[in-house]
Amino acid sequence: MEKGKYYITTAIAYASRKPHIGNSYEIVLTDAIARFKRLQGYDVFFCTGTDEHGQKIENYAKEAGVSPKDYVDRVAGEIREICDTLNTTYDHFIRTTDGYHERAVQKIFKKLYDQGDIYLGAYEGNYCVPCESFFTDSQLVDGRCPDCGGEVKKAKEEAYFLRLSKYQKRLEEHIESHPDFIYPEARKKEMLNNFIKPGLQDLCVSRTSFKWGIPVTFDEGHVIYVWIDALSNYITALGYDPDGSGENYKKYWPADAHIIGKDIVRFHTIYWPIMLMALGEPLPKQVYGHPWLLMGENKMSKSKGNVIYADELVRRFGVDAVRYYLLSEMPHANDGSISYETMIDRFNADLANTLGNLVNRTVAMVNKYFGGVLPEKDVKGDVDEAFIADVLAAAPTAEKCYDEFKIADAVDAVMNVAKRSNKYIDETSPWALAKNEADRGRLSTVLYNLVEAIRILGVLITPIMPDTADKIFAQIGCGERSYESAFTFGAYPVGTKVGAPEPLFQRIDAAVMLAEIEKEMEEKAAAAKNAAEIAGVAKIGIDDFMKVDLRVAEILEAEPVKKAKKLLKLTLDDGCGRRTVASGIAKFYSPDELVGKKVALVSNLKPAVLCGVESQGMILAADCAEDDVKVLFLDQTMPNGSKIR
RNA sequence: CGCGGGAUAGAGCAGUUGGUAGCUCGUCGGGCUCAUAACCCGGAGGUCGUUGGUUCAAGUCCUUCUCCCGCAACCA
Repeated sequence: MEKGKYYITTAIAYASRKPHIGNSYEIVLTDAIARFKRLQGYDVFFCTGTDEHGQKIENYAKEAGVSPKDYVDRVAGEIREICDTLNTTYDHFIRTTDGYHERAVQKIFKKLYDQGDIYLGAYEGNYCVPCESFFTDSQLVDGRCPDCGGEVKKAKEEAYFLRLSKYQKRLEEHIESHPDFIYPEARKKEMLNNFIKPGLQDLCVSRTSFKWGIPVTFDEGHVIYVWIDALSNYITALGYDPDGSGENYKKYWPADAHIIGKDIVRFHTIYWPIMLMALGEPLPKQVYGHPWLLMGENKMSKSKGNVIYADELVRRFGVDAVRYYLLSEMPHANDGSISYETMIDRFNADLANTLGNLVNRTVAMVNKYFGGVLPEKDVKGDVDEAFIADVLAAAPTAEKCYDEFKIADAVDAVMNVAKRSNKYIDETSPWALAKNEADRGRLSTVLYNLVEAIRILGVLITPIMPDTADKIFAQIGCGERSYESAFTFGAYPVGTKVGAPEPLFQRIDAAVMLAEIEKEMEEKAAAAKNAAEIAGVAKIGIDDFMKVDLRVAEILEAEPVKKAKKLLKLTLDDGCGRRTVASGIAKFYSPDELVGKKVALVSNLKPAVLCGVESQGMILAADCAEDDVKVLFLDQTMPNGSKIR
């Protein structure tokens, strides 16, 4: 049944590193929605891809000793492989280095320039030479550089700007008159209160500091910065062209949903709509900023050896189990967590026990009692009506959940069919009916109801676990998989021959698998340590090192800095007086445990103002892990002011 | 007082417009034997973060405080 078009996108992934499972969640989420919409009968266009320009990639490529293009070719390939491994059904995979994209972006840039929405400006006036940075008037502290406190002088560097200010009012009105535009609600308030209402600054959309980007056609030396380059992918992928767009664009734009991480909501709900307004194109209907997937309590980090990649999970659990886990475990608005323990628990409880075992026992009974063919479906019992009503509730519930991006709840609604079916088996005790020849008709009806419930479940589980759905249909021997057939009971034809019972998911022995994983993680952590980053750091001469003046200093006082989460204000005795240093260690040390300790001070660092505190140096500390910092404490007998070298 | 979200059974979470506090996992007990030691039923376990208030009635509305988390700022 044709229902119209549906254009859905993920954010394009930054092609700097192979993405871990947290990054891969988005593509699975989007795929499930896309598949569901297709099932419903929408003409779906599902787009994903990679963002491949920028300084960071330029640097990584340099480190790796390859050209940026070779570098992104490799990473983009890995990313695409992961999408395929996760069995996602994107219609188009766009790379921002694709020729058609680059040409369209250049035209977009030119058009906006020609009509005055992009203008050549400069970081006016306040340039701090030692910091090599520009500052606006409002950023200056007492007319001085906010970083080093030094003098700034009038200077300017050319750059192109997008006139956000011009569209601010319209954007604000749009957001307020379209309550579903930003989803979930909390993000919308963040955008409105933090960015839009205080006033938008024009956005710098070009760079001269690196080369790896799309050149500005009419001004050599400038490359187009990420915003216009990356965000435009949503329309260039459809063949947008300011001089006349392709068929796909006319058909599919505006997007029905942009699925993105909550960290980039700002770009998609402020910069992107304004770009579209300036181009005179309609705005996307919805932007959903999904939460993050965390590894247990901790963030994933290579040094901990706890990074989980999608392909690894798929190898261990199978693609459908991974999809199921990602989609069912992730709450709608809060961050979810992933751990092997819960993964195994859910696999056994939901997939092997509830779902797999239901299909297995039902198909086994049909074979055992009727040689695989059910002859009858109309000998009703008094528990049937309630059962059928519960089964038929699944489709409308799931539909509603999908519309609200509550995919975990949709999965739940579908799995409830399996739970309810297991209960129905108990209510009807087919094995007891089988003992009595007079109950043949009733037994057949009971099994028919079960097979039909499983069929409906199969239809609805397809967007979540496509391979499993195929297996289910193969086992019940039925090809009726239309969406509509999930809303009425009885599409399964009497007389169908079922297949052989085949377990869908083999139970996992948690102890065995966890031991295996533990071992592998240890090996990986060790490997990561050996391959340490030291190799990548450039050699310096002794002269360079001697430029750094390191001194023994004693912490006299320590206090938190208000308005700053991470900063402690330290007062040090450096041997010739007191000085103040702000240090970002508030999360790791309380003031009490620091006072009286001797630390290593970089004494000749340029002063800087941090959160209102002037910091006159820094103390040495080690980044032990992503979220673990330890200060270097020195021998208490060292005199203050001693030079360290 | 920068903006916003949250605090509900051992764990993870639901609780729409105020009207008996639920779900999943775990745990204890029972049932069943078709099935993948699976499935079904029941019990235990919550002063719904804290203070005060509105109301016949508050997890739900208002208020005090505490603690967590996003965003912003900032990690010298």
